[in-house]
Amino acid sequence: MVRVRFAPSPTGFLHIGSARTALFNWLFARHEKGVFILRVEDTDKERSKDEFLREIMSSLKWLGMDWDEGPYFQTKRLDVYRDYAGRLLKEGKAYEEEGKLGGEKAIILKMPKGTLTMEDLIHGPVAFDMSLQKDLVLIKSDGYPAYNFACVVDDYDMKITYVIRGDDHISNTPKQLAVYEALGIKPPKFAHIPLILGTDRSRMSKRHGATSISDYKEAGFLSEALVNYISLLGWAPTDNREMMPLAEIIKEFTLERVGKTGAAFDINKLTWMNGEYIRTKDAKELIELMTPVLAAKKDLNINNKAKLLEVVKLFQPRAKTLVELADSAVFFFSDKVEYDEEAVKSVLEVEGVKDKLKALIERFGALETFDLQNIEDCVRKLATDLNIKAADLIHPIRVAVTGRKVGASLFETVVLVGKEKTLERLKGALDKTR
RNA sequence: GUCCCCAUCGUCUAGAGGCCUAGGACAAGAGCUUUUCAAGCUCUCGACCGGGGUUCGAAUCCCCGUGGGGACGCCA
Repeated sequence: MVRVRFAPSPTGFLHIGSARTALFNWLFARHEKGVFILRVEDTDKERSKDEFLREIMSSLKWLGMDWDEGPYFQTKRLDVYRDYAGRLLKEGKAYEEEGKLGGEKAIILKMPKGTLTMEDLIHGPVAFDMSLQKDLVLIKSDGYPAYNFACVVDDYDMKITYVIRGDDHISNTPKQLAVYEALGIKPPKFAHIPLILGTDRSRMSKRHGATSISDYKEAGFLSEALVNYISLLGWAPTDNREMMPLAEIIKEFTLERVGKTGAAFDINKLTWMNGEYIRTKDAKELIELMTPVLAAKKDLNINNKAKLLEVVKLFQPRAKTLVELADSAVFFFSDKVEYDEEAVKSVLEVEGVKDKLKALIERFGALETFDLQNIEDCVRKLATDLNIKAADLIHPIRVAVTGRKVGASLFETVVLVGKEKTLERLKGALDKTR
């Protein structure tokens, strides 16, 4: 039975790199019909915080990664680590040393000499010269286990069969191998996956911009898009497909197809993929997903759910994030229009626009039914009568009614804004025209 | 500095000795469409780090350089 674990320490928000490590573990577990375990490595007294743990768990859930066991907490297993350490002490494989952190003595492992080898599933055999290793702290003098010790004890106790973790842990492996050897137990299989890099090819960190999963959620990315994109960083299916539903990714995911090279995180491609996912979504679902974004907007009075649905349908094909989609709804539901300066200058403040809008106001006002067909006919007829292109009316109308130069199809937009508001805005825009 | 890992278009990648005049996707550029933007469609630009081997044949195997990254905590 395959058993894997994701073992975050609650000292910060779920980082995109950690999320990718979690994902590969999870995908592997699901592909192999194994067990995915969540373990909380909270042995850093100072930096561990409950709020971080809550954020990490909710981010995992948001991404769709459910765990079969846990969360297990290392701070609740202190006696277990002490037992194992005591054994090594008794056997003369470890020794005690005066504490640096507190009253207690630290327990330290004597490093074996010679060479230890790990058979990495991604990298192949990696040999370590143990004479280069310093003795290893097992139990810190605050009584808590050190990372490399707790990790080994837990992986053994929890019967972990595959340790899938970031490349940066390769250098921890000889230390852990030494612990396995001292304890006389068999290590699991190791798979060290490549790191996610920033655009400058160094390890992705805050200075590269948004790094936590929450950041991306807030920026309006869909979890499906994020998972799909992240899965492709260091892994590709046999046919090199990119847009893949989760079930397909699980089906195709194997460690053999995980690469060795660090992958730079490309927000451009994520954004593109997010747009693709938005296009495949049901409009009603998008509204639900946008609720928090919409709620955060002031001056927005969304009293008409049916109208919101139409608005979403209208902008769904062109939005790349939920935030963008929510933004495009603003001028439908707000009393005031925010005019884009550049748009006003280049489209409204043009000789002759005033007369065009006046004529439009008159003809729109005379329309019995303010529907798509009538509006389009009306605008095109006026263009013919004035001997100008329809575009010369369409663009000023768009800016006058929406405040923006770009947007969805104008006629559909105007229908949704409604006759009353459209006329009001056309009139209101007159003083911006020439 | 020491140890370890890595090396195909700007980016993500396909490629397991001949199918490679190296394929796809994002980005970029051009065009079509047109009511702007987005989408869509068509096209263009664009890479095997260098040098030695091995082989009839190397992006693929080996060695050496070079470049990049990571790790060197009583942090995890």
